[in-house]
Amino acid sequence: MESRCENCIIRQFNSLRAMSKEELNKVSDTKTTKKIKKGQPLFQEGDKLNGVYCVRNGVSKLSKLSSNGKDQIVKLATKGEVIGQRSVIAEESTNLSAIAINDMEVCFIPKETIVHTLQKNPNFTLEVLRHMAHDLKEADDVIVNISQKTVKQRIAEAFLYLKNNFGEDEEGFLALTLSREDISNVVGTATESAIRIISDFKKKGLIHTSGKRIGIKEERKLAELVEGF
Amino acid sequence: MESRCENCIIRQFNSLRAMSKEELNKVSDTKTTKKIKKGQPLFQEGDKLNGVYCVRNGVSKLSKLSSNGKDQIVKLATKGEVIGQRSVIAEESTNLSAIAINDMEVCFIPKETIVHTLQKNPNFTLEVLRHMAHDLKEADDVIVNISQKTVKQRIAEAFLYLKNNFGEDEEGFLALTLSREDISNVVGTATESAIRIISDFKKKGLIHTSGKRIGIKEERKLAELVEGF
DNA sequence: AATAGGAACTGATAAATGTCATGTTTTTTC
DNA sequence: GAAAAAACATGACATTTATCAGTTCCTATT
Repeated sequence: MESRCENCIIRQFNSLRAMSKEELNKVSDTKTTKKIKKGQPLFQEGDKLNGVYCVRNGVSKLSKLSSNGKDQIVKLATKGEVIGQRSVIAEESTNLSAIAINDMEVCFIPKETIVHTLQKNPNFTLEVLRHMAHDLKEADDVIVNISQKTVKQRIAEAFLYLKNNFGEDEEGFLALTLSREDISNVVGTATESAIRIISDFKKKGLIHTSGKRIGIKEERKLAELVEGF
Repeated sequence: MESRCENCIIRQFNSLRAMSKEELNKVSDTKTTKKIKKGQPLFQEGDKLNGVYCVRNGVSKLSKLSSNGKDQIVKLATKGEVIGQRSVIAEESTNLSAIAINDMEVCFIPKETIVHTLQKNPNFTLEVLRHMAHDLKEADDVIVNISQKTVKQRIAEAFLYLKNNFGEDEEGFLALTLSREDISNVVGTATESAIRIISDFKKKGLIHTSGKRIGIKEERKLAELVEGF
């Protein structure tokens, strides 16, 4: 059988920790665990979500496709984060697609369980609200960055973000390896532009690469670049 | 004396409608009404907010200053909207400045009143949560727009947005008149670029202008332009 | 180990956008 | 209502970024 939510360490990182024992029990009883292979979608833009996904392992990109065929990645969700809350709460179909960047393990929690708790447990609701407030702030920051920083600055910033949020492996490469295309979709630029700038960073000794993997060599200088030096 | 919240029509448009009679009474007793002159700030980026502002009249721009000295407008808040919720809920200093675009009348509601209700009244919390979910979706859309549409498309879209959200005056001009600089700060471009495109739209008969006022002549064509024709 | 297919990369060029300089209207203020 | 100050407008040019067209390099099969 599946492990029980009560014992799941993941929930310590998300709003589920504000649930009562009984509520958590109900989640446990109604949840299903899924494995998603790299490249597979959890859901697609426009889908009606019947619940939320709690990430146990792996990373998902939340992105939106535009008419010109390019994807904009709006957020990377990792272990401990809950995906799909926004749509479930607003009772709208989702505005984003969620696709696994590497193999994932997620718990699917049906809408009813969440909605019921939202109506009964103000602590839980407040906790979810706090998370959403945080996401909104981050979204505002992304807007300002995209509109006021150059592609070079945004890529430098993305690397620092990846280091701070996902860490490095034993060999000193960023633990989360994104394809060049995904990198360009995070910063909102053409793939070729991203590649050119990555080459440039390498030439200047700011980073080193091995295949698609990227390692940060001069964190200080990258940070200065982001600030506009 | 001031009018009482119970009788305020404005609250029908925002989360305050989910408050109980007693809660609303308390808001009424603790609120203060302020008039803000055009161009004056409600608060500045980095301020610690002691409460939220409920807009009774006028429009405020929520913007963030970047190191290069340019402002990015993230949201326009008008009658019925509550400003500053995010910071109060997350208990952080605000990441945005709020500046009056025209003369405003706002009610200031102290933090304690809001926080207390958030902890006691799940309906209110849920209502606020729904609003925030909506804002988050809009922010995601802005991110995608800014990164994937041309400046021309974004300006066309901004005009349609202004018409849909603020309407037109008797003479057929957009009811909310923004300076060219504010327009450029909404779409995230240089003021000169915005001006050039506005001239271009005028030349093509899509809009007409009188001083800084702008009127939409060919809504259909503007909408097509946004979609990329 | 050969190979097929997708990423990653590079160059040349075009298009979009920003910057600076300067002149012209509006709007505000006295 | 004239003077001063903003805001608006336009030209010339620089810079950034996108696009297209290839080539090379990985990497995952068989």
